[in-house]
Amino acid sequence: MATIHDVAALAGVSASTVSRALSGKVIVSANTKAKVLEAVKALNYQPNPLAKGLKEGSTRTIAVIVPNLKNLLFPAAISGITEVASAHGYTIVLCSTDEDLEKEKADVANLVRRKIDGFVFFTATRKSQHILDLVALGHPTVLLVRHLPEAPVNSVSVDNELGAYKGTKFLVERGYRRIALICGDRDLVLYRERFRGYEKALAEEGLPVEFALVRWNVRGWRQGHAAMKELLQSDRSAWPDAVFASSDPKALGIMKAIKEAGLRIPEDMAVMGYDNMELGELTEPALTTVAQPFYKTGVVGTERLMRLMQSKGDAEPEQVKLEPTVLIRQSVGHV
Amino acid sequence: MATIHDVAALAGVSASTVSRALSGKVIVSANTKAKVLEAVKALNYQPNPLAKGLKEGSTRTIAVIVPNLKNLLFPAAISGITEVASAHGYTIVLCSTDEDLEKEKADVANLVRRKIDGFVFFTATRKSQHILDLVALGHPTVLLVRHLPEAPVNSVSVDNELGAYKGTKFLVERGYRRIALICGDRDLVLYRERFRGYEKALAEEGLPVEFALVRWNVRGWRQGHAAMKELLQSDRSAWPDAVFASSDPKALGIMKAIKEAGLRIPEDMAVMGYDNMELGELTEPALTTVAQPFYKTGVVGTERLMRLMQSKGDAEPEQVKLEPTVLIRQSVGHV
DNA sequence: CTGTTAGCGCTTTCAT
DNA sequence: ATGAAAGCGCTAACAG
Repeated sequence: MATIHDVAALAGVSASTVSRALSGKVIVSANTKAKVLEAVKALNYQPNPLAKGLKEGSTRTIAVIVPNLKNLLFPAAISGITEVASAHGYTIVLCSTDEDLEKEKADVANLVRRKIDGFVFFTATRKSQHILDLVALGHPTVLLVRHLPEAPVNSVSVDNELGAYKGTKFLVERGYRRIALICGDRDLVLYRERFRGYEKALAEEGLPVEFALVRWNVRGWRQGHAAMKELLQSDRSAWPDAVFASSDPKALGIMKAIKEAGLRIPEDMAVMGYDNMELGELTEPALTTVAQPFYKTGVVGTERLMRLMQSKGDAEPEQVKLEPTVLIRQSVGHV
Repeated sequence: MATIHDVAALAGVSASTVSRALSGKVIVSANTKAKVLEAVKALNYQPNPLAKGLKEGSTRTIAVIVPNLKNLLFPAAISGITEVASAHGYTIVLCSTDEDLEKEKADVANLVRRKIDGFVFFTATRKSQHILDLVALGHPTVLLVRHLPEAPVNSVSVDNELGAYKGTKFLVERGYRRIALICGDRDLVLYRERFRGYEKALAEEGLPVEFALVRWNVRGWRQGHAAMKELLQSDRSAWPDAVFASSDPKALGIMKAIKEAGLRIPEDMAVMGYDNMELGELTEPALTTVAQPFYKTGVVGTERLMRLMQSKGDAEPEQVKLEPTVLIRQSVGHV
C-alpha cells in the first residue's frame, strides 16, 4: 500500500506538498498539482484513514445506534441516513444494541475513543443519560424516531400525537364510537404521545376515553393477539367497534383474534394499524394504517447532523416533527 | 482524554513500560505493574485505537457486509456474529450495500484501508471477484448463507439442497403428487441448490419434474402472488396439489392468490414456505415451512473467522453446511 | 508556493 | 526489567 512519501518521491516533491495538493485547502501551483495527481494515479495511492484520524482527531465517520434490526422501520431510516452520509463522503458504522443499555454505553465509549464524528441514536429513552453526556461533551448528535422532548438535543421524529390523532379521527369520522387502543410500552415517550393523540381526537368529538378499552405495554403480534382475546372475553356490550393498534404486528395479532372469535373485519369490528409494514397489504382484509416517513426521517436527521458537524456545536438544538398519514385500505369500513 | 504518557508520568515509569504492563506479552515486575494499573484506573486511561491501529496495522474490528436489512435472516445471523465477536473483544462494523455491487466494492476498499481485520460477507455471488481478491491478499474472510462452492473460501451456509429435499419429501410423504416450485433468482447458487433438492426428492419417488409447475426469478410476496395467479389461470387439470415457495413472503403471496381463487388451504392446495419468518405463524392457516438455523450460522461462521485471524491464513478453507428442518404447522395437510 | 520539522498516541527494537 | 528512540502515515505550523 503506497504512502504519501511514495507519492512525494515519484512526483519529486515533499510529502507536505502532496498533502496540500490533495486537500485543496491550500494553494498549490497548477504544475505541481498535476504531477502529484499523476503520481497518485500511478501508485493508486489512498490515504491511510487511521493516520489521518490520529492526526486530526476525526474520521469522517458517523455512528448509527439502533435497538435492534427486527423492526423494518430501522432499515428504512438507515437507507435515508446512508444516502445523505455517502453524498457527503461519510462512512457509517452501525451498532445494534439489542436493547441492552449497558452494551450501548460501552459501545458509545468505544466509538468516542475511535474518534467517530457524529452520532445518530434510535434508542433514546428517559434512561439515556449517556446520550446527554455525549451532547454535553460537544459530540454532534441527533435523535431519530424516539426523542427526548425536555432535553436540548437535536431530534427528528414523526409526530406521534398527530399520527394517533389522525388515525383516531379517521375512525370517528367513519362512524366508530367505541374505539379501543392497544398500545406499546408506557415507558416510551412515543407511545405516551400516541395516547395523547387518541385522547385528543376523542375529546374533540365529545367521546370519553374508556379505560377498559385501553391496553398498555403490549409488544409484538403475540401479545396483541392475547390482549385482543382478553378484550373479547368481556360482555358483548362492552366490546369496542374499532381497535386502534399502536403498531402493525399488534394489528395483525388483533385481526387474528377477531377472526378466531368468528367476527368479520371491518363489518363487525374495524382495525387500524400503525407503521405501514410491507406485509400489511397482504392480510385479509388489507390493513388500514398510519404510515410514517421513515426514510425521510433518516434523510432530514442526517442533513441536520452534517450541519452540526460543520458548525462545531454552536447551533441551537432543533426538534423536528414529520407528519404521518393515514393509509386507507380495507380493515376500516363505515358504520 | 488521558494518554499513555499521562499514565507513565503518574506511575513514575516510562511510556514503554506502561505499554508492556498493559499488553501482558512481556514480563514486568509485579511492583511496577501494580503502580501502572493504579494510574490507569485513576486517570481512566483507555488506549487510543487509532494510534494502536496505525502502529500495528490491525484494529480488532470485523466488517459484516449484508445486501440489505429487510430480510429478517440478517438480523438473526448478525446476533450470532455479535455474540461471538464481543466475547473475543472485537468490534463490528456493519455495511448494508443495498445490493449494489459497485457500492460494495468501494466499501470493501474503504474497510481495507481502515485496517479491518476480518470480513464476513452475506453477499457472495458469481460476480464477487472482489471477495476472491480480498482472500487472495490474505484477508481473513468468511462467507455466510450465500457461498461460492468452487472457490477456496471459508463459508458457513445452510444446506439448501437438503432443505428443499426435506420440504419436498415431506409433501410427497403426505401424499401430494403435483408439487409446484415457486423459486427465487436463478443467478443465486442458493436457489439452484434448492431446485436440486426438489428434483432429487421427486426423483426418489419416481415423480417427474414438470416444468410448467416450476417458476424462476420470483421475488417478494407480490411476485409470488402474481406467479400463483398465473398458475391458476391454466386448466384446472394442470393445477398443482401443493406449492413449495422458496421463501416465506412468496408463500404468503401464494396463499393470498389461492384464497382469492376461492380455494381452501390445505384442503384444496397445500403451501410450504422456506425461512420461518416470525409472521408465518400468524397467517390463516399457519405456514408450514423449512426453518434455517441463522443464528447458529452467525456463531459458527464467526468462530471460524476468529480462528482464521489467529492462524494468519494458513488453514485450509472449509465449507460448512448446517442442517435445516421442516417446521410443521397447518398449511400442509394429508391427501 | 514549497520544504523542513514536529507531533498525533502507541508499540517495539535496541540498549542498559 | 526498564528507558530511550524510532517510526506507523499523515497534517500543520514555521520558515523561507
